[in-house]
Amino acid sequence: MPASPAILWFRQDLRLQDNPALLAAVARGGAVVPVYILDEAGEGRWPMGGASRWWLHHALSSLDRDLRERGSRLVLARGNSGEVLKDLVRATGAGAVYWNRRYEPTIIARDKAIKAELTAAGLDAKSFNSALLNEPHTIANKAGGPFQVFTPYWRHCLTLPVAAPEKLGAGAWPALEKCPRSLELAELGLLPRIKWDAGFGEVWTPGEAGAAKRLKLFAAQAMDAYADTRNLPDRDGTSLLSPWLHFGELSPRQVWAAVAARSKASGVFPPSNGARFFLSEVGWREFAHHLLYHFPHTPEQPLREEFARFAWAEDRGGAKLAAWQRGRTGYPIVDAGMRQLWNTGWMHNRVRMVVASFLVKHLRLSWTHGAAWFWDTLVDADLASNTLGWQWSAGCGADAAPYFRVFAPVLQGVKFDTNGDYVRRWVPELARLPAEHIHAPWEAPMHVLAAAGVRLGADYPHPIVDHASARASALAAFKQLRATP
DNA sequence: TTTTGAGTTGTTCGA
DNA sequence: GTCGAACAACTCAAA
Repeated sequence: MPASPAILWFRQDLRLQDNPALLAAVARGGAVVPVYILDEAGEGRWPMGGASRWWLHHALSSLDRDLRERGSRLVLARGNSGEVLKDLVRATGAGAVYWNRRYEPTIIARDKAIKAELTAAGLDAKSFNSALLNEPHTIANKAGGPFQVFTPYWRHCLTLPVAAPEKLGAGAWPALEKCPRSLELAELGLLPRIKWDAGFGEVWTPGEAGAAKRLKLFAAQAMDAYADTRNLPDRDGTSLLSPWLHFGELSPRQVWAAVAARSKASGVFPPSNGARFFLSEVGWREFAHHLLYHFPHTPEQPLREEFARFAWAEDRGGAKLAAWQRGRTGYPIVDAGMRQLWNTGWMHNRVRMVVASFLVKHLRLSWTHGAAWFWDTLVDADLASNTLGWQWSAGCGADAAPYFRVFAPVLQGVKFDTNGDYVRRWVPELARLPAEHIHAPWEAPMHVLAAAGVRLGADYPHPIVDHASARASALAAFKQLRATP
């Protein structure tokens, strides 16, 4: 008698290669029923943002194509995950439900309940690790607690083995006699009604093949110079792999293997200083999941409790926040970043730090506003990384930036976008300004502005805050937080 | 237990 | 123009 069908519940693991749950489902020897469930209510306070939904749409489309090449196809459903799975078990006669784990607190609780219910109903319900080199519950410091400082965390992780990616064999798996009903992809309603996504398709190729291609290109062309070029926003110097990693179209083990493959010739690992820095960024992704798992309140609450009573500034009518969101702060590097984000669903890492520091320190608006905006606009929005990044910037998180670290937007522009090409690309109204004035147009002589066709206050805003005074009041406010017991 | 060393990404000031 | 110090203690990790 052939094995009963297995349901493979796809979530943030939208790939066929190196997918432990899928391999386990295939290994049972029966039909595999791959399903994706859009469960908006199940995401709790963090339903997917608009940019992520765009990515997901195309990732599902790609996954379905890949499955069809194997004579299968992706079943799409919408609604409560547990209910959909139970329906699907009834419709297919499945004996097993397998999936890969996620680490958001709401999802952990939901999945635990689903596993218990399926198990009680006599099903083989199993979950696997596909998203991390090391899952949070497997890592502890010598005192048995979670790490809260990155360097010792990562040093510890570097002593642990990293398994090689697992290959899925070429063959098709047995077909189901009766195919379960599936929604059409369009019925999930993931694409925006208002066409703000025009620029996305030019930049991104969601899907497993796009991920593999990008990884290969990065490893070959940019990784060894990463230590330096990763900070230059007008260059293709970062990996750009974050959205694929978030949706699991790529696994960190595959990334690790690609780096290791470049060590073959020399025998030295990591193969270059750039590669070492790059791997530590993978480490930050791991650390973010570690922290989210052990401190599940941090998407909403500061890790350092004293920050709960920090005096964030008033923003009547939300004018400052809106100027920041729309890239109308009057600081070119900040505005370039915010517009790159809006147009492409992504922002260069260096510029993320600059705009985050600007929101939190210059405007003194709560990091939660920034986290919410990034959540909605980033294609790589990830609850763990987003939370860590914003709390780090605000100084209220683990291993956080010291309060006196206030990024100077002009200086950052001059240092990392020296010739101004990044600003020219995303703030076209300043494109004709010479490099020496492009990061501080308000300091440019009248004739230079006129020659570049820039009327400050009309074509491009005056700075909404003065750097020196904003810096001074930020330092005072953050210092006061430490002074009061 | 106590001690020690160390800690992603910066800016400004003054010598 | 360049360089080092100050910013401010504090917490964490490990010996």
